[in-house]
Amino acid sequence: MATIKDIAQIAGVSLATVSRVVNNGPKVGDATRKRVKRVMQELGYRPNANARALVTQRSQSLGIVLPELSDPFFATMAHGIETIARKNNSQILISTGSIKKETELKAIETLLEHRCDAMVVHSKALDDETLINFANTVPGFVLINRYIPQISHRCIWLDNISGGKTMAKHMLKQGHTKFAVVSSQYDIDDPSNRLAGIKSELEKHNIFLDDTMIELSTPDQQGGEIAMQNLLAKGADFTAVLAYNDAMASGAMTMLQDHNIDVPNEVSIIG
Amino acid sequence: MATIKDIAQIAGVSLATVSRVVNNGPKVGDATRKRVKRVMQELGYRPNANARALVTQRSQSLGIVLPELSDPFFATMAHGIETIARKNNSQILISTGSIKKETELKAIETLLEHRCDAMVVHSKALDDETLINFANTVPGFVLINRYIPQISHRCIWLDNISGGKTMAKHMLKQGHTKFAVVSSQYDIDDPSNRLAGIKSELEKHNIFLDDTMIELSTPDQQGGEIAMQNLLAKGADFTAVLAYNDAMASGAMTMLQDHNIDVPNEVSIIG
DNA sequence: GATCTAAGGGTAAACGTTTACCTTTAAATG
DNA sequence: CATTTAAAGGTAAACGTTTACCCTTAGATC
Repeated sequence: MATIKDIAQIAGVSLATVSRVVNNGPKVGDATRKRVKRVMQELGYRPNANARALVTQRSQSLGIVLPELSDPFFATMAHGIETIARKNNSQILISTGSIKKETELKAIETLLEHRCDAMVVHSKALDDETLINFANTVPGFVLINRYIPQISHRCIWLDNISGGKTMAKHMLKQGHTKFAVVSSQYDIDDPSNRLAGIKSELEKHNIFLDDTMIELSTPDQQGGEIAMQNLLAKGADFTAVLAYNDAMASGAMTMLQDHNIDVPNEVSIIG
Repeated sequence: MATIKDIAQIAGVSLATVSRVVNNGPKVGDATRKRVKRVMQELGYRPNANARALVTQRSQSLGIVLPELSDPFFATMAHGIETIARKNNSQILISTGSIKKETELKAIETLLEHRCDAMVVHSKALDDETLINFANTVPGFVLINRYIPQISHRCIWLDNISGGKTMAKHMLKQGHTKFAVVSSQYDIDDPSNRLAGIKSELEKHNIFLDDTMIELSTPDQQGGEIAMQNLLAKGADFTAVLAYNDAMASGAMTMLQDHNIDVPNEVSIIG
């Protein structure tokens, strides 16, 4: 691949001049600029981003750590970030961490090696201390979907407790009194906070959620099916199902229909 | 951020030795190796991927060009690629091209600047010539979901014609005789090839698809709804709907249900 | 005791840019 | 005509690595 040196030689100018043309810099005459551009065109010159990053100390890239790309929620998130990044003509590097301590750490470290200008991290498995440490040493480190008080200025998160309350409130308003919950089995804050929100709202109305009315499984379609099957198997009595996410809601719905239970006439579901 | 130089100085060895430790190379004694590693640990050293890429001429990264990250189909594709890339400890750089000639080109060029070791490109808007040119000059250039004869060894694609035939065959086997098609409005090969496959299969059974039975719209949920609404509005008579993808099928289904048409008893849908 | 060998480690060039600083040229000013 | 100034362009150091090649030391071999 052609380098700035080749261009300079062919166009009969110095490296500096070519560099200035590449970056639309000043201090180069119209005729020269045109000539250099023509040579670049002819040789199909493309500046080497690595070399550039090395000397400028800016990589024009943004790192993203996500649990999974195949989950629509995260894919949408990545898409949103990419759109913004493109506007600031930055590239995005994506690493997936799959909610495992080790891989999440590896993902962050790889991104670190690439010297991304900033980093958006979605970590559920890593402990607070590690993340606080990163936030304090890596400029542009942002933690998404998680809240750690010590680095609150670097966090963007969902209020899961309020979310749980809102779900419960909605169903209460519809007149339901018998609730079941289909949630994620993962031992992270989100499910437990949402559950806490749900419980606290129900208790305001003197409804106490028994543990038998809560089924945990993987937070996907299949998990929703399994959880609902378990609820039905133990003969749980409910008219409203609060699901961890839309995928679980959809799975639960399918299972209910398979048992000839009419949704939403007999049972209502919210995701 | 600490460099190899800092490590060398503190550990009292040369740059070469540190580099050898970093890369688990030979020619360094056990004691020295341990000492250097300890210093690296203490300073939180991370090798600079840009510098490394510059000198080794390998970036350990894989570029991906996709139309959209938010579309589950592409997200899944990206996820699959990332999984493989990780096994070869490569990073992935993602650029979205949004099916526009200009942005797709820009996406490829940006990735080119990063000197990715390989590149997986999903392009619908760029013309054959441009892509052939890239395939011939960029090592590791792979075209996905598109077939160009001149560079067939670089292409991975779906056989849309067979796909269309398979859909039609399936519905014929179910005994259907009155068909409607809900397809994508984009002027790319996929929709027209699938349609050709469908038509050819139907014609084998002496069924001729009238243009009024074909509705084009955007290839998403909403597009499916609109297309179905148009079909219903003009009173089209059918018992089977062949949809371009699952999203359109889902939209069509919703619209049918809104008109109190029973799926799948009155009308069958395939995506 | 002279020579060879292997292990451990150092030196410096190279990768492709950017940019601070210097030089040349020619027109503008007094 | 001498001096200033601005424009156009060149020189070379720096960024952080890797690696081919060289050097030293000490034990093994004759």
